[in-house]
Amino acid sequence: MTTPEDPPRLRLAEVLAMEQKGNLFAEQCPSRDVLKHVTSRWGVLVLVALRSGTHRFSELRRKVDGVSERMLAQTLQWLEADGFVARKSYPIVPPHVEYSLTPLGLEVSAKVEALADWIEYNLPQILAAQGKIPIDP
Amino acid sequence: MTTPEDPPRLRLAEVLAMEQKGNLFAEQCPSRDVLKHVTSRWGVLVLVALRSGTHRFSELRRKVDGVSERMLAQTLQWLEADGFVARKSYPIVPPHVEYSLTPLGLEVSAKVEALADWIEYNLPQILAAQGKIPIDP
DNA sequence: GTAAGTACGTACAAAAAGGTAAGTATGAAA
DNA sequence: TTTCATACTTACCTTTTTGTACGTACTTAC
Repeated sequence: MTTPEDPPRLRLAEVLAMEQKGNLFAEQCPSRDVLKHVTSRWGVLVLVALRSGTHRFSELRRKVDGVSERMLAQTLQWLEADGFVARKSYPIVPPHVEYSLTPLGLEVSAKVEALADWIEYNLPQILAAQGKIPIDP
Repeated sequence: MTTPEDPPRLRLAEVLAMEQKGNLFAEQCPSRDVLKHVTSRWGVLVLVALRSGTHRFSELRRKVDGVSERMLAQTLQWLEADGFVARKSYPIVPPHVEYSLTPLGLEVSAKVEALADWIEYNLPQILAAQGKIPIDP
């Protein structure tokens, strides 16, 4: 008689296919990469900025105070690859490229904006909790 | 006659005091730091993990697959300093420390969890958009 | 007797992220 | 004619983040 077999090991892709969702608590899950892009230093700001409509590269650069061109380009490429941002370029000189949110991007950015807004509106309380600002004397 | 004076420059703290909220698009705004902590690689996961209740250090470490002790400690300290996490330690040996969400932390973590959940549930679509997984044959 | 568990702090090293500056093609404005 | 603007890319360097490994003080399990 044979020794009892271990149940066959599932590969990540198979598990995902079964449960049809990611698991951020698992180190190998690809959702971690998506999260990284979306919550990256500039990812958050770009997503929120694009909620107010299509923007050109330089418009974004001016709106998101402090991004370098290098990082803005990088961030936009991540978000495009994840299917959150659509890029449309017109083959003219000087170059003209427009960025906008895809339907998927519209959804994530809503979540991201909710978080961003919460932080902005609760900053006073947070600073108070940090003991950095004595609230309203 | 004197030259016309520029309006007096406002410092950040003064602006904040007036509008009573942060502005993430401004490079100097302290809200950027809070965002950094909350959306940091492990910050997101710790906040979500704590939503299911009080956890000990080692419980969190096991739950959040892949964190090193160093980073978990660091992350918890950030979140504690921002007023999102409460730390309670019992002076016994071996050490026993419990972490939980403050009321403020309960609020941010809700936003963070909404984002995390969205990503988990939409992973299949995202991977499909990335062209990495051919959805349902 | 020895190993393991607990909640970190710390020093050192590797990896990742980010910034800076320069280059590109071309047309238009000064 | 020099400069500016556009949307990037690339090379190089600095800063930040993250990981690794070890130490601690004491108890419990083996």
